[in-house]
Amino acid sequence: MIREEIQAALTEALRAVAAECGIDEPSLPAIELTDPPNPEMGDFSTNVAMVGCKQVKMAPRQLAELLVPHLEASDLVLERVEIAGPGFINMFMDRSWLHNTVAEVLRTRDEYGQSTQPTGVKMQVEFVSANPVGPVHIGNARGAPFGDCLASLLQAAGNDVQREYYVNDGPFNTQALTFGLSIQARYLEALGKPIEFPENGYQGDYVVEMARRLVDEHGDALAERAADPEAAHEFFIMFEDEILAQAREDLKEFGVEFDVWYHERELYEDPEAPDATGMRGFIKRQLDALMAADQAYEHDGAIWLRTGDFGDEKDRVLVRSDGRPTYIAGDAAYAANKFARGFDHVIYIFGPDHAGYVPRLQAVLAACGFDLDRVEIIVYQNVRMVRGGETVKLAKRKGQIYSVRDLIDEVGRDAARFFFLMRSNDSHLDFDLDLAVSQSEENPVYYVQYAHARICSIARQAEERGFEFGDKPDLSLLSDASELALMRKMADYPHELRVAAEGRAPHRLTTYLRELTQAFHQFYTNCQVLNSEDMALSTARMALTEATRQVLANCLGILGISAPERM
RNA sequence: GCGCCUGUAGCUCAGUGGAUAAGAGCAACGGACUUCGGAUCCGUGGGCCGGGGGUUCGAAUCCCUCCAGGCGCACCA
Repeated sequence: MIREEIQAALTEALRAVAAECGIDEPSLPAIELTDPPNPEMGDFSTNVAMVGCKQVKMAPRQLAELLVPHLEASDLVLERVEIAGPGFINMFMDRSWLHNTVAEVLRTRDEYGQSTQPTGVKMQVEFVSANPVGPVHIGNARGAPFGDCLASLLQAAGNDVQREYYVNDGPFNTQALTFGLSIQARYLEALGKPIEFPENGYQGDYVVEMARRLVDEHGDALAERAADPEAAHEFFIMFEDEILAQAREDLKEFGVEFDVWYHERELYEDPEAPDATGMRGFIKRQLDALMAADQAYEHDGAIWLRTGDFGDEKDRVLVRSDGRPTYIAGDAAYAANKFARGFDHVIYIFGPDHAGYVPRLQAVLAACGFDLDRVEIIVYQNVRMVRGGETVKLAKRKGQIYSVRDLIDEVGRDAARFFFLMRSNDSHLDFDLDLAVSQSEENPVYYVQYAHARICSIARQAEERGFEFGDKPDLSLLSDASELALMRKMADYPHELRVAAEGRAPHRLTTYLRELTQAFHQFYTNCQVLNSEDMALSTARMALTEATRQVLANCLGILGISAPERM
């Protein structure tokens, strides 16, 4: 990659100058390569002379003067080097580097942009993890494409990445129990018995419908169990598989597939020695370990974790005074489980409702003795669905559900993903449903897809008209300003991918895609691809066009958005 | 009250240490094709980058402070 080559050459140049001046190598500044604000200022630029000038006690421009000859002597395909402004070193590359990029895209195809060297790092991205008590709700929807796309980015960067969904179905999980109680109440209600619907119960119609099915299948045989609050978890379990199956299907349609659905329940189970107390498995092991290490202690009949020693505002309860573990115990055990499975790095993706839980989770993990450098928690901010200029109000408990399924039905998967991924995760997002639905020029996702379809159309056209392109396009014929700009954008792709991965910033890719697309449309307007009068040029332009299609498809692929051949 | 996030063009947002031009999309206005898809392209107007102070050769970007909005602060998850 060109950037690596330039950085290597700069490092070499700095080293040489340092040697001339008798400066220690370790104190050399990091090389930063930037894009000049204007193509007239060159292809690449660096500020090393300004950053490094203090150490050599020179003026920035003076240091730059010393560096330039070394650069010129390097293997880089430089046309010329200039020193500009306060001390920038601007490099003008020979055009061949752009032509080489086109050839590289056509050689590496699907692989173009991805890291060629595996890092060997085993990573896990855990996301969505919505409570399995109903359809996947829009509140969790932003995390789905974000986590999925981030995972793809990390894979492209050479990591071994696993996507995981944590199913909160533990026997003491409040949401699951509340859902069970809701089913119980609706079941009794369907039997014509007087009921008191649980406070905070799930009021959705689907709960009523599920309870009705219980009546169809079992009549009143479950009435006794349904009247027993202790049996709430049983009633939850009856529908868990069904709910998860639907979640799996909806998310799949949203382009998100998980490698592992990890059940909280499993933390409480031990296949070797099932235990009625429900305290075996990782939960028990983790609690025992914490007590043994004196990180947990008993107080007021409960067991507390010393999170206060690790930056939390107070210690937190692990096991309630009635013996039921809290979710914190589950999270501690789950983390232990993750590391036991051999991940080097685990990433949690949280919705805005869990933002306040971040310091606490960090304290829990620290108290458990886990290395926080191996844990990353990313929070995404709220989404506001807007329709007709009005905020769409949603309340899951009240049954006003706007699910991922509804969203896909309304705006389609591609638009939905693009809109969610368009904004930085820590920016609040206004999702304009009207705009997402509109199949017009206003909709950014079509702008990009249109370019892809257009390219496919050119290829079809070429075939119909019987164009026969040579095997070896003479790419040096590509010299129009719009061609150069387009090639430059393609050349940036690997770097964009890397920056997006490192910054955990999938949204950068949507910006990049628009720029690449714009460069293509400009080229298309300025340059005719198919011209039977000039086959050599047509061949070169067809290669450029195909390379563009490839990069568009690769980038759309990372975003999980389709690249249509026709629209 | 405490914590997290945000404040950039009329609207929605990029840019998070660099260049005496702060960008995009949409909206507004004006243009472009007898040729490969007009879901396209070109142009114009529009900004004390929330206010103030500081660090730096250099700040929308880092620090402090104030203001405004969103979200969170359980022996719930």
